[in-house]
Amino acid sequence: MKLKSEYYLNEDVVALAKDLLGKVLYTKIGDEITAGIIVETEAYFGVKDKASHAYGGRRTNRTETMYAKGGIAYVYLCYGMHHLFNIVTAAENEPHAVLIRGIEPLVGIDIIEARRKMPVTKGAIAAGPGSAAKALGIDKGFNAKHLEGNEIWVEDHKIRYGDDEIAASPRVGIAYAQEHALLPWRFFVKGNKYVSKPNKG
DNA sequence: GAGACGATCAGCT
DNA sequence: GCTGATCGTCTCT
Repeated sequence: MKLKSEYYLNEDVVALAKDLLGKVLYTKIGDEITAGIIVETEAYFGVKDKASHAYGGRRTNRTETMYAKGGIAYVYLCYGMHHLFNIVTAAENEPHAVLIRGIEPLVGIDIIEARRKMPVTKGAIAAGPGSAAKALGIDKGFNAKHLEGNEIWVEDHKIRYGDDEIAASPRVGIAYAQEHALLPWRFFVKGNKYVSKPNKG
């Protein structure tokens, strides 16, 4: 059920980003357990990806988390108010990561609604990376936490989407990455309410 | 020590 | 469609 650590060591971060669709992301904060089905992701291809914080081998205090062995969380604050959650993948010193951009609420709906102050019937409750992280209560405190622990983990519920149910498109919000901005490394479930706005399928 | 800006969101028009 | 909110991180001095 819970994904094993080897799962995250896959060197093909683009394939992994697609494979993570349908997996279930859990968090446990105090006694509150919440979870959602991953319905939108983006791949960040380590040192060769201009959109990645680790492009060109940049190592800073912040990006150090991405250089660790796959299977931990990379969380950082964006625009001063949104926590973005990534899954670090591949071997140590290969700073690949998958950004979780949308989840479909599955467990602890009432808790999620309270955190987001809106009903689960609104897709915006967990569409987009900032919203998805907040729905699950993820903040900077989750940075570098192992995904095999008891605070945050991913399960395989045998949910499978066919290729005709999955769409690939360019990633969002990375125009500065020049030619890499057009790579189709964003994956999402077509027509799902909890997928963020741009190019909705 | 200061300045610029970002893997965004929600609310209003 | 437009725009304000809001602060950690990085770069340069």
